[in-house]
Amino acid sequence: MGRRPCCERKGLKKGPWRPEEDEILINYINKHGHGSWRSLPKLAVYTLCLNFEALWKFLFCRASPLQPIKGLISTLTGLRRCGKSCRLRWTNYLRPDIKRGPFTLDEEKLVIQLHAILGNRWAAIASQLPGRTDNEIKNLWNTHLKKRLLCMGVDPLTHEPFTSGGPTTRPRSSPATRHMAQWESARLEAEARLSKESLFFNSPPTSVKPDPDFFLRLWNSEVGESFRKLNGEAKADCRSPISQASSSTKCGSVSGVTIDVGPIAAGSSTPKSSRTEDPIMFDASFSSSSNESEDSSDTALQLLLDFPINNDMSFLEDVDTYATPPQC
DNA sequence: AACCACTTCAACCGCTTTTGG
DNA sequence: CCCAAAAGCGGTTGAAGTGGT
Repeated sequence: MGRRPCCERKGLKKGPWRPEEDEILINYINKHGHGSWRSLPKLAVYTLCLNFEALWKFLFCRASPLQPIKGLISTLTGLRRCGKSCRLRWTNYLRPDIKRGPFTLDEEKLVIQLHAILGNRWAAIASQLPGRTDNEIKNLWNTHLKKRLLCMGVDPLTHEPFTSGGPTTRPRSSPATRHMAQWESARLEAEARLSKESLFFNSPPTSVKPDPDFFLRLWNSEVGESFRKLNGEAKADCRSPISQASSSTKCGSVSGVTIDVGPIAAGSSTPKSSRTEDPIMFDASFSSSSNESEDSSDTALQLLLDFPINNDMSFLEDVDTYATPPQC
């Protein structure tokens, strides 16, 4: 059973968007939102016609000359794009909340750190960088960060230094450290999902208050459930993220100890994660107060991001040094 | 000025996941 | 529960821009 292609209609336009097309799309979405991307192009053209007719009627108090040829106009003008193309254009370029311009140093660091945790899950990474799109981050990674890491002798896949023979093989990790990585992966995904939901309900992002029960709710949610199933082996060490966070002697809080974290188990909290099996390595100097880490997801994320990842990221400070990488 | 190689990034493609009848 | 359609996602492509010779 083959899938029907997205653009089944012949003659749909491809390639770069023209400003007029952008305008039509923006006007339509601002007015109506996007209910169905597939039907949007037709509706956008129709709305354009209706607007013109309404304006004509308002100005001249009679039916617009467009009326008899509305169908023809619709096929000749406006948004002859497939819904998929519209969605992509909107989410990657036209959305008003998109932050344009070069990435800051902090953003680049964050991308590298999140990539170490999440792998090539660009959408999940993008959810932690307000105003940045997954496409943008993916491009940043492929064009800049990956090369910079390579030039530093760091494997962009494993985030570990190359050995003399090339990329290092993944070290085996303890159940406890795997558990941490899996949990963080699941948590970040859930956080991304929650932030999406909060956006959907129009709550301003800044108004999202840290929720003290965040971990508890998450642990009791389907994410936590699937996570527990997959991690029976680690049960003895870590009972829940709460207990993990509240008891500094259990599994995570190792002060000054290098923890190497193996691959995120295939199929952790979501089936999709089986696609990405990037290893993680934390050089964890993880001595902060564990009570703080359960206070809020933001704090927890900060804690996670405060881990100095194995590779020294100081190279990012001196961008010029690596703008023209030696021998790369 | 012309050519070539390289880089960047918007857009497309195809696969997976989610949703709804 | 099943299936088809829609949405979402990551990988890849190719046009445009830039720099070097």
